[in-house]
Amino acid sequence: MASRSSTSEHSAPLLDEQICFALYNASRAMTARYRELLEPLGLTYPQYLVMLVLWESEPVTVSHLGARLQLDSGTLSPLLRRLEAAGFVERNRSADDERSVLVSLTPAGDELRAQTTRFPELVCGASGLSIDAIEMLRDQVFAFAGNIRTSI
Amino acid sequence: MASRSSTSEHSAPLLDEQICFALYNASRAMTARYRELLEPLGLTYPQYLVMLVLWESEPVTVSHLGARLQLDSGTLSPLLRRLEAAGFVERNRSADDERSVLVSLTPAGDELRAQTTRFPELVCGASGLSIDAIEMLRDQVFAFAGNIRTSI
DNA sequence: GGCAATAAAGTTGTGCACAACTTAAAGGCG
DNA sequence: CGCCTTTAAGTTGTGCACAACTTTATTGCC
Repeated sequence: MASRSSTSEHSAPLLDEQICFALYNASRAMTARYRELLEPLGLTYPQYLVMLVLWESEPVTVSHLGARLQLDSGTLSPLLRRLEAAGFVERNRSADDERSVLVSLTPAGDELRAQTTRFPELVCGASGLSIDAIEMLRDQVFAFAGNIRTSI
Repeated sequence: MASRSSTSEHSAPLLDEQICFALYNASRAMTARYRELLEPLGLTYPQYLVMLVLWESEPVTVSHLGARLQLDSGTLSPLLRRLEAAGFVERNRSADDERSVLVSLTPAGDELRAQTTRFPELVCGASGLSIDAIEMLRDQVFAFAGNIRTSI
């Protein structure tokens, strides 16, 4: 990896110096690995993230999913329609609040859970890093994202 | 951030334990910050990445851009068409090899460079991390991506 | 109750990513 | 030379992300 001294001494930022490019690249590389594992199950990576939330607890509203995954209804509505068409989730208007839609697992959606339990370790195993190193990296990346989200 | 012990003791992986979700989230949070800066210039983040490569040296082929950014022609061809329509780049078939397309900067594209030099420090400044911490994180993320890319 | 303000989800349109495919130009080899 | 393989770029189709907008329901607040 290129490792020059500092961005500020150049007239234009260099690609290899940018943490942002590193994150963009790493995220896509990871997703590509997950795609190999998820495609046989009929899931995309964002769909898998929705399933992870549902496997923790259900039913949940679309806005709860949005808060957990940092996604808006413009992304989630069509994604959930596809998950429903695939038979993995159900959507029902809440009786308490007719504005809300409650997303719940179908039996097929629940059964997918067991097939995915080893996926994180399969992907992380390919990274060549120890569990501890990965956990430290994860916490740093979460912290970075959290700080950067709050404003510029 | 949630920091539980280990993935393997749960029946399903937990969202907050996943480095992959951290990277996915951090990448989108970063892109959102860049969007605020780039939108006034008429650039998207992937278009900005292409410009970064061109500001390092030009002309370059589409495949060279693809190798630097890990993007294929299916992504780059329409992106370059939009950059050309915006007046920032030119595309010309190579005389040496009629299969290749050489992408070069227009004067307008070259002038954008000066307007972007402070962007990385603006975004990184929002992260609350020191330059050294960011550089370490960047190198770890690049290493992670590099390892994960090679196969599962 | 009446009504403005807010909130939840959905729709529309644009621009990536990426798979699968097409077109056309080089290269290699008998 | 003819022909087969490889390579470069482009096209098509699907599924995110996200902005901007719409629709409908709920919540103040008088």
